Amino acid sequence: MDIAEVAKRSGIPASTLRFYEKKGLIVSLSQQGTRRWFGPGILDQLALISLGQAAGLSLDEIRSMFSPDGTPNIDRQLLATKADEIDALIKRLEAMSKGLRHAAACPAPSHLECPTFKRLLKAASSGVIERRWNKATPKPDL
Amino acid sequence: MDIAEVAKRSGIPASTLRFYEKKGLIVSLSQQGTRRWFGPGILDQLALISLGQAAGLSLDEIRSMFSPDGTPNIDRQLLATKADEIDALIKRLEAMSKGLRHAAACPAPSHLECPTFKRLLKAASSGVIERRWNKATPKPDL
DNA sequence: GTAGAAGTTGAAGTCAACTTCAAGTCAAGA
DNA sequence: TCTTGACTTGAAGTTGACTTCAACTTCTAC
Repeated sequence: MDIAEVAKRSGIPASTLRFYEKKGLIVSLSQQGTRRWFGPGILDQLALISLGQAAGLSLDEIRSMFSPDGTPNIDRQLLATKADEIDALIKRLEAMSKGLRHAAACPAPSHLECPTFKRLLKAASSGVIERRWNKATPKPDL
Repeated sequence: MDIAEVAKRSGIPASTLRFYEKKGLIVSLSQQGTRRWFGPGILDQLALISLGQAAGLSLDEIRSMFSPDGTPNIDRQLLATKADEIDALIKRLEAMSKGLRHAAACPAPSHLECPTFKRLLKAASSGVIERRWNKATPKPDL
């Protein structure tokens, strides 16, 4: 597949594919100056990258977990640790979703008067809810 | 409260508070050049901002949830939509976590060739995988 | 064989959310 | 009063993930 085909099939812009290759996240068969050629496995790799991003991993973290040819990193401990982190994130997101749904449905005239919402606020201000998307873990396009 | 007190109580750096004020997210009682003075309500407002951020809202979106006078004016539809988005993210994260755990345990030489991993990958990417700052990405053919 | 669409490169630009800096101001304690 | 330290400002810098640009080169079609 050439870059246009990969872009079309994956929905990822050609510029991003070139960027990923320069970053070392993916590899292509090509000599300097000639056109890139990607094997069919590229689509799975890109899916994996997108998945990692959705999980809040940086591109550098993703690269550290998977070699550009798609082989996983030997560091199984790292993978398990990341899985734990994701599970913790899931728990917080579940609480967040619940709170949001309540706030959206709550009949209280102002959310500052709604007990459930106030509880959420309290949790947020007491640091129970972490500020997720800082520079280390950039905010995904929710 | 002066800015140092607010910073201390909220855990948000003074520089960020100034930044928020310039952005129009919070207000202080002060004339140009003099020291800022914040009312006690600022802590709830900051909690609300942190909450919104944790929910994946941008600062601009959060600002739109306040009336010009600072009274919260929460868009219930937006909250419900955000909750839906978070739920969708949770589903993908669950697949990601499972995938990572499997990758950490699976003896297959390449996980992209492991049927279990591929199945999880497919499940995870079956929804549209969103990437950051990307406007109008064409829908993948996959 | 030539036009033009699409590819190549490195460098620079963008965007959000901050942080840091330089230069100056103010306020409380010795 | 003088020093010290926290505050003020606008401007510039940072970070991660891209996107856009300029200046080519190379396929593909006619």
